[in-house]
Amino acid sequence: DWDEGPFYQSQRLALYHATAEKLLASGHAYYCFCGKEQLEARRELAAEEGRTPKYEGTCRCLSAGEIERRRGAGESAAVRFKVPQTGSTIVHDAVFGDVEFQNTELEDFVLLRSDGIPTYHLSVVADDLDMRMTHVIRGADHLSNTPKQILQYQALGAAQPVFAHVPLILGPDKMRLSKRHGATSVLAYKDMGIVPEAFRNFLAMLGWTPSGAAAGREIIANDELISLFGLDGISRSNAVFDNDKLAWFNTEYIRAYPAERLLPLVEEEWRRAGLVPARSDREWLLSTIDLLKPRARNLKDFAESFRGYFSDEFSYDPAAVEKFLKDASVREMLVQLAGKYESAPEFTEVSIEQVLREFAAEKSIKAGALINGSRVALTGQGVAPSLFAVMAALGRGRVVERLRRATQI
RNA sequence: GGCGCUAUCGUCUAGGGGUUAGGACGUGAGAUUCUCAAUCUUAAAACACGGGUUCGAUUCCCGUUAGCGCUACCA
Repeated sequence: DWDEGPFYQSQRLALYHATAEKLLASGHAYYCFCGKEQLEARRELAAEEGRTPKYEGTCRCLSAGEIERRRGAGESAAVRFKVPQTGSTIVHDAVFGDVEFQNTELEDFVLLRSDGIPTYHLSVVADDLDMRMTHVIRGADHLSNTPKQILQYQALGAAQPVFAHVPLILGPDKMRLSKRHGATSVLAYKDMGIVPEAFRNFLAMLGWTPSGAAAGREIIANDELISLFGLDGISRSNAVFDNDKLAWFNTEYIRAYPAERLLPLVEEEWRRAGLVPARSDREWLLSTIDLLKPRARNLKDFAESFRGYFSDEFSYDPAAVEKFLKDASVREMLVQLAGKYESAPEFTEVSIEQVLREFAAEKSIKAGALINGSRVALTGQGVAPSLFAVMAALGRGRVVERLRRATQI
């Protein structure tokens, strides 16, 4: 969770300019008048000649007089960091250990663009220093950029934060996770019917393993996750995002959640699907959710395949109809069964079963055929909890009405 | 191209100089019968390759290969 912000770079320009000014004053940065086209042309040429395309330091040694004259003439200039031409910079990373970069591999990178907007390299350092960050934890794609930031800390005479780079998450094709694979935003997973806590648990297990007493456990919810999580358990290799495993975590959380906790999440799905429950009493909603949740894989199930439990507007799964309601005589018997239920003295889970089994015996038909047929007629689905519990949840009125329609499905 | 990182079942991972290389997801088979997307049982499935070091490497070292990342007046 976060406790402040968001902050906008556009409102913190003074800070970046002041930081750049400091670097300029101490000789760790300089003005660069090279134009964009000029730089691109030089880069292209270098590539053609097989040289490393790197800024050549054209403006590195301009005289103070020339700088003043050109700036005075209104020539636009960027500010570049003056990277030492010898030695190396070591990143002490909490995950990757010490990683050494030769300074000659780095170019004099831009801190401030000619329009006065800072680049990322300057703004992270200025912000982290200003906000007194103790730890910088981010994707491993930034490991190679870290020496550029360390150089700035050193030039500014500031203490470095702890750096920790975490492995990247890859798509199924082992390429970096991108829009192409579906979703890169956590909100997208919420929209997909994933319980937030399940998603967090899944994500935490990607590239990190708990140690100690929790070693080997996979289902670890929020609070415990927070207390257990640490930099030491983080792995250094990238991980492939496995949708199947996420679905499994989601299933586990939905099943383990009490109905009270599930209800608001389910109601949100209903709102999105435009479903208004046929009954609004909380007790009934909770008990029906409890009935259904062992078979739920996703929050969307409550608005989709479980639709018939909550609304009278539901559709029949063609495959289920084909499998269990193909026989016209079974349909006819369901209509007759509706009559039995209508006139039965009571309508409890026990009596419901009794009526059905007696009716099956009377007709010399297997109870299973009626049970399976009823399930489809009542819920539209071939998969459901125990039929008699379903009937009790639906209530006598709906059961009778839906069974009567069996011949018209 | 240069630099950096990584390498255990299909996937997430545990392990670590001598192990039947463990678990989870997924997959296959069986059981159950009131459906299965439930439950139970069960099976298949991995140390990238080549050199060292060592009595002994999957584990330590080097190299190769592969993958990923960085290499912008993007973040």
